[in-house]
Amino acid sequence: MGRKTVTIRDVARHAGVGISTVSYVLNGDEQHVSATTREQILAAVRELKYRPNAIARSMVKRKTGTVGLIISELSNALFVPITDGVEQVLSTEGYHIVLARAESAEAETNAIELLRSQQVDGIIFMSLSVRRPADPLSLLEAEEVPFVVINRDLNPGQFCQIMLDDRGAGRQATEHLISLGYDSIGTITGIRETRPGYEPRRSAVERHAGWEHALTRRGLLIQDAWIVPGWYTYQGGYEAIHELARRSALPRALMIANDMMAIGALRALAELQIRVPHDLAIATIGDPPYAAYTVPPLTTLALPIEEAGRLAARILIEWIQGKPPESKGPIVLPFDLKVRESCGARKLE
Amino acid sequence: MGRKTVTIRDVARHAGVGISTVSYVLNGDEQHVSATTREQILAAVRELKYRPNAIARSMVKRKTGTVGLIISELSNALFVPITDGVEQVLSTEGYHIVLARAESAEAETNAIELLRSQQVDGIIFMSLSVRRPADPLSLLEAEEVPFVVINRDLNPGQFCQIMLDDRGAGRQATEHLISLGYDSIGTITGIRETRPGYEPRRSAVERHAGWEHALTRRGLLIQDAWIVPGWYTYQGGYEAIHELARRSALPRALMIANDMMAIGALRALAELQIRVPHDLAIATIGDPPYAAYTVPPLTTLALPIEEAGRLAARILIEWIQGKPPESKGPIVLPFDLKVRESCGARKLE
DNA sequence: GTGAAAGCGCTAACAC
DNA sequence: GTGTTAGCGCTTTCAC
Repeated sequence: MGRKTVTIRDVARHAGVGISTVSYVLNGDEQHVSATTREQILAAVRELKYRPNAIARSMVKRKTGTVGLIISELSNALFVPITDGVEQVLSTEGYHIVLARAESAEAETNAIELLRSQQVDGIIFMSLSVRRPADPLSLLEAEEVPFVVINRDLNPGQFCQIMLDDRGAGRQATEHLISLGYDSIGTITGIRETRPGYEPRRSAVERHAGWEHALTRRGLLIQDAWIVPGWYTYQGGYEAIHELARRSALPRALMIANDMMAIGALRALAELQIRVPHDLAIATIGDPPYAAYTVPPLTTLALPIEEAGRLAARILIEWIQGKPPESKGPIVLPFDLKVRESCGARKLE
Repeated sequence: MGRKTVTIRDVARHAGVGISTVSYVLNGDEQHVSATTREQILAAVRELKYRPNAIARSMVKRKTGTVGLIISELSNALFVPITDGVEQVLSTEGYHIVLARAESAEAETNAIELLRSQQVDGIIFMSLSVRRPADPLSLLEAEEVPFVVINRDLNPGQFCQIMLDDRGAGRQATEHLISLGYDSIGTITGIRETRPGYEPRRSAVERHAGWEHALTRRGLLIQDAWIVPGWYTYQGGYEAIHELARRSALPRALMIANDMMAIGALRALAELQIRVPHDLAIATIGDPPYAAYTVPPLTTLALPIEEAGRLAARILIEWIQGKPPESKGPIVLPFDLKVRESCGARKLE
């Protein structure tokens, strides 16, 4: 890049000093160099428009100042906030993100190889909450590569991982509905089972378990007819409502396992002239920016996903700089309840 | 990374050959090496789990195989599709993306410096359509760094840039409404003027001009009371509707300059019991995945933004590999009309 | 066909 | 304080 690269050598010559002196100045070695020499060198740097070659530096320091970010799919709603969070702390610490997408397990192994040959200092895995072979991660661990995993279906404690409290979210959403006085609460579930094109998600299973748990704890009925799969998609949520309406009398409220399905559901409900929250109250999980602008606005549990990104980045940097995380217990982040209108306000008391 | 790195040297020793022979094999130099030697080397590679050091290679080849992607803000809706498109072609060509966020002009200059010192082979700029000083870009050009700019307010023909046909989009959206028989058409505009926290956007100005153009061409009235700013935000769209309702009799249709404002507008309209499209038809610009699931689903012009990303990446790679773009005329990408329900179907004929 | 050697631009001992 | 030098891991002439 650029016609003829100016090197540290040129600077040294131009300033009439040795090459290492320039290096000292460039690396901010305060005590080593006299003020006058430093000035001369800085002047030469400016004059020649010298730009240090980070690659050459990496070569000798055996650190690149880059971190790989492996993402299962860019179009996932979690991608932006995660990346945002990661970028926030990484950039302030002077690290760069090298992006890699890995939609399948093989692609992931591949991505890891590629990033490692790029000599990244560490890796952050941001997954959908699907299960994938742990072997590539074990390998990384064996070779002492710093890495942290966000939101993957793994054995707890196995690696340094950050989890979201999906079960708690399902429970909280449901309990919020219960606390408002609803006593018949159905659910639209995410991808809990295999189906062509869909890998089951830990989050879906967990959120569902949370729903179940909340109901049993309060002694409320768990009615099979009120459990409808929505496959975590807009269309799935839309169809789930129609299916539900076909099946039986509607419950009074619905815990919908993610926001996309909730959006789809809202449209179906409008078509069926079922009023929300009057006829059917809704609570969901996931808080995209537009959740406050649906009709009606969605009561939901916001995922602490940006925070997860920041946390992952912080842990990773410390690790890279020599402080591996002490405990491997998974860090579980709580969700945050946003009460809006879709749940209704009809408190019992 | 990894305890003791195995180098090409180790492989050579292990295979009992010279270091350069290994290099040949690794770089797929077919004719240079005999089949038997090749096999020996490959065996050694496998046995030692050798992983080439891309950094060292970059050092001598003076190419890193990385491309910088400078983004003004991650939370912008364009970020995901752009990055997706860019990543698609870059990864198949063996390039890596180094991500950089640059919210301000200074941050951008800074990001450029950082990426260059990381020796990226080229840079893609993905901006909101704001105006920013062109100096840093001129500098890049002067130093013959390959780069392409997507969606920025720049002089056409100045750099290699990909533009979206925002004026055409505004016009098309409006014309579609006209073709359906609506003869009074208002608009909610984006950020056309400076306001604390908002930089004016070329896209907003252009889309508005498109609206105006469509109306004048058909001899329809341009009524000031029907022009309301919505600042490109959900809340802005929401407030714009309330403002509009306050001002005067409503127009029969509305061209809303982006999808976020349309979502906000939809909610305000629901509150005011104004039925869409029956009382007020809506067409907008921007087609997020949920646009088909609002109530009613939005008629909109989809931005060809993923394609823009792909295109940018393709052009950049060619440039990096020695073929700079011949014409600097900006490449203007057309939008794609998606007819859904918010515009109504009341054709005149 | 294959190997030896000269760097790519930089840092970090180690001399002076 | 400052300069000399030996690599970091690799590619690439250029001999053999």
